[in-house]
Amino acid sequence: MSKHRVTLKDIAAQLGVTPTTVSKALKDYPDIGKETKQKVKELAKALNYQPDSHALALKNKKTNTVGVIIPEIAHFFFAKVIKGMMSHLEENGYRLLITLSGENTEQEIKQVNLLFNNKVDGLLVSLANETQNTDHFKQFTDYSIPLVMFDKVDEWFPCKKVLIHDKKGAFTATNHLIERGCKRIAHIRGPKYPLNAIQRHEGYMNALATANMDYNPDLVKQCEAVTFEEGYAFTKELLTMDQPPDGIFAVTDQVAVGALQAAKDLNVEVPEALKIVGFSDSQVGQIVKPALTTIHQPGYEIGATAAQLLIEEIELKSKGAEHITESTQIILDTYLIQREST
Amino acid sequence: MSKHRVTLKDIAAQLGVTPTTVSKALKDYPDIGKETKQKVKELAKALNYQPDSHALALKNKKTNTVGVIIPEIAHFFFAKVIKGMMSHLEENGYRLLITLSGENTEQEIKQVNLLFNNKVDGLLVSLANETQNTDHFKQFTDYSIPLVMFDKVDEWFPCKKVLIHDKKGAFTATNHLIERGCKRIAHIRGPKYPLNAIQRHEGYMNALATANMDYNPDLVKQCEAVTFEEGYAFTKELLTMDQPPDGIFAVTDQVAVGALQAAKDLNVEVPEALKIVGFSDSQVGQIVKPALTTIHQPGYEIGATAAQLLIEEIELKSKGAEHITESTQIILDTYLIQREST
DNA sequence: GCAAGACACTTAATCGTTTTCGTGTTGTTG
DNA sequence: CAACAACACGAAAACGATTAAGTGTCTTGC
Repeated sequence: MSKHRVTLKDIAAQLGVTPTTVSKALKDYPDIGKETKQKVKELAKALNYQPDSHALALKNKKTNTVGVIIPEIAHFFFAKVIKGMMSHLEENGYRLLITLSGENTEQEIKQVNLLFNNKVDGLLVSLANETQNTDHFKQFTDYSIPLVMFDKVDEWFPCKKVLIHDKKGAFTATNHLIERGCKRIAHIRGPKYPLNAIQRHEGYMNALATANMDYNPDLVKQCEAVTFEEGYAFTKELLTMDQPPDGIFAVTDQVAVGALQAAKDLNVEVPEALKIVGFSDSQVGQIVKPALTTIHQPGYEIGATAAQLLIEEIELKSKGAEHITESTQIILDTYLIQREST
Repeated sequence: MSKHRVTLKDIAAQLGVTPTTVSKALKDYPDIGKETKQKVKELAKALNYQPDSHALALKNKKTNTVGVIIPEIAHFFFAKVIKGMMSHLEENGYRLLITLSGENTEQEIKQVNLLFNNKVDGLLVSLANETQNTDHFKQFTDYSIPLVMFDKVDEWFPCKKVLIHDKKGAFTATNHLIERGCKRIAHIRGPKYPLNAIQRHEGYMNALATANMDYNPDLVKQCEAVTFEEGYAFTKELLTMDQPPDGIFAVTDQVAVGALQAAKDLNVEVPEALKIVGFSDSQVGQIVKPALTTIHQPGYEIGATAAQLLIEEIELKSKGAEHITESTQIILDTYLIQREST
């Protein structure tokens, strides 16, 4: 019973012309008569004709789809990134195919292949924490399909990148603790490999060094999964040391909120006895009591910028410019949001 | 410089046969010789041949893509739903094209058309709060493309639906407040139209009625945007009434957390002087102090179930079964999670 | 020794669209 | 009135894959 989609053929048949004519009429070719164009356009509108996107993809080798791989979607930050991308892509007539790596390299590889096979016009990626080797992305550069990395990137991969200045943000956060009078500052860091965990750790160290404070490895804890629970557990550990810290810089707000909770449970007053700074400016930080001081990480802008760079590359490439990938890094600003936890 | 994708033609040329033979060999047609099959398969593997998904879509009228429209992605609940869908879809070889309505009907219409035009094999929808008229989804039933609604559905639309029992959940929540000794229970409800806001309100009323308590319209506030801020503002209003409520059932956790904050700012002790129940079991509820009592809404399962129903319909349809849409409703269970706020 | 089958492949049409290269009809010009 | 534009449209190939319907060649049976 179901109708079938209206094609050029259908319009052509009803008008007694050929599909060629219809196609040309709709695209305002100069060799189609005024009247015919009129009639074709009217009928096309009336039948709500829409060209078949897969036929177009096949013919034009252009899908108007870009893929994105993110580690996780149930994170406020990535949700914001996606929104930023979508708004920018939609404006330019692109669809977004979202896939998840689940912080898992194997899954990441699967998704890269899927998107490659799906002939996306470009790819946006934030690497899984686990990922060390980025060879699976080489197929994109091999086939000169534009690729932009954001947030968690591989420094050495030849493509454009959109980042925040993690080191600087971490420096600001740690320095804020120092300015607020902290003398023993702990850092609950992210996993070993992702660049941003490394750089936040470095920012932490730099701030200490700049203030002539000693770096004490015992005050640095390393998360695996970067969760509330880890923040909670590490903070309990830290606070039951002989000389507990009076400040904690946590790698994310999730972890910081875990720290906050641990402090509460141990009756350590925040911010009096312990000051805590998070990173990311996720929603929880505003809601939690005391409200969390944090570093604002502009998710929406990161997404929008990455999408913009990607589209530029795509359009440049389709204009036939011999595609030379410059490995530009765009670094977006972060800033401190001071709340009650410091 | 960029390579081009390997096609059947390429393989055929290298082996001195026709594309037809290659295609058949790869699909183990009986009329291709054993040796040829061997050679074809080996070369295909070596060249990492992948069939062009758009060519397939064109030929088979099957895209292996399903679309989803959700109001918002930066909500924990919807993020969970998406994850549930993805896991189920991926297992069955489908891709998921995610679009956002932003709780805006106009945008919703745009996305429906986009997905229709993109020839998705099926559609998953949660309606925008604003949406009253669902005619824009008729094109899917007209062309017998499977459609499943979830969470925010149109009762009357002829399709399968995956829901929670909002009325029952709200009843449980309100009843819990009654059992905990509340005598004046307020409700901060959702907007006017979405079914779940209506039903939660009804559940609230039913619980009151069952307990022989009066329904007092002054104790019911209606959100527009369903935000923390609204929860905060309405609760301030409620608590400064001559006879303030001693219990609040909020339509979502976001709103409930706003209520919690308002109570704190007015020095109203929770749960002693005011008990609060939310709805959804979002992350914030666990983190906030006092931790929020709430109704668990199984996002992941909703997504997974909706995806499963959709796939069943798609496969049934492609098996040629004359597609008769039964408007089944699948209702998933909710349950109360009691925490410190009651 | 010759028809009938089995075997192993190829031809051609198809999906919906685009685009190059015709082709037939007008109208203008010398 | 022959020659030639200008005009308005059609035929055909192409994108990559699938599949029904051929087409040769070699066995086999009687």
